[in-house]
Amino acid sequence: MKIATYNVNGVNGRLPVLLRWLTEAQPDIAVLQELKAPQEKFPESAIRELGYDVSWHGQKSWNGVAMLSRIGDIHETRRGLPGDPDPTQSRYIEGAVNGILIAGLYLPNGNPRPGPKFDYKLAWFERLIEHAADLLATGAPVVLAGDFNVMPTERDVYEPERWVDDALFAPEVRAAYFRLLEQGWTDALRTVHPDETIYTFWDYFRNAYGRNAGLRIDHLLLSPALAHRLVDAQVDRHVRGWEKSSDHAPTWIELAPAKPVRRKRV
DNA sequence: ATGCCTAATGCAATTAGA
Repeated sequence: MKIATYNVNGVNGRLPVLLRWLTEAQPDIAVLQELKAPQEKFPESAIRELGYDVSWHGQKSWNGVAMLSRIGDIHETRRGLPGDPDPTQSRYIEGAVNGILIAGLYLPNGNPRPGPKFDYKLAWFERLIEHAADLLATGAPVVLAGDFNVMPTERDVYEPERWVDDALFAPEVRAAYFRLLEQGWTDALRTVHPDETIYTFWDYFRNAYGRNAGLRIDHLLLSPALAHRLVDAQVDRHVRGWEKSSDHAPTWIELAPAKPVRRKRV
């Protein structure tokens, strides 16, 4: 089962790129961020035509998250984090698909730091950590996937020294990320590629993609009930080179099929 | 410290992204 996350940076402006990638990559489940479209302007029919069920939470101009599935209907379990300090921002969608609980999230950018946006980022992160603990406590197979706007380590930044005061790399943000991981989540990309330089984002400035001046900020975290099924994790970095591309690249994992449930012999 | 680029809004220039 292939599960992907992709910050599309405008679902309508990037629709040809999104449809091309879906057709090529064939993810079973995908979460999208930065739709930048109000609820009624989401390209529902174009996505359904590719065989996907879809659920989304739009917002005018900014944010917006969606979930796609071609392996069964999405049973949405929530939109918005419990206790979100600003529930007008569409940043979280969660649903059950084919026996797995998927959370699609778009953590606030938080710049400039310090400031109210940075405070919001930290507050949102704390709400996510609390909710993630509740999800783990259920023992269910869960994937937390999305644009976390955090580079966890120096290996995840092309020039770490330039980013130390930035909201994506600040010590307190990285600490929050590791507090989340320490609950028992597995960072899928880093687990499959422990020593590689892997980026998921290259900004539009200064030919960042051409120079491979990137960041690893899109993550897929697996609950213990899923971690043993991880067989691959990759970034479709070539998509970043397409005409009219997002500044992020699609990032995905492959999970082995669940073992059949053993029944006790009577 | 800011621009470099890009989208949305809405029709010029601002806000936001990271």
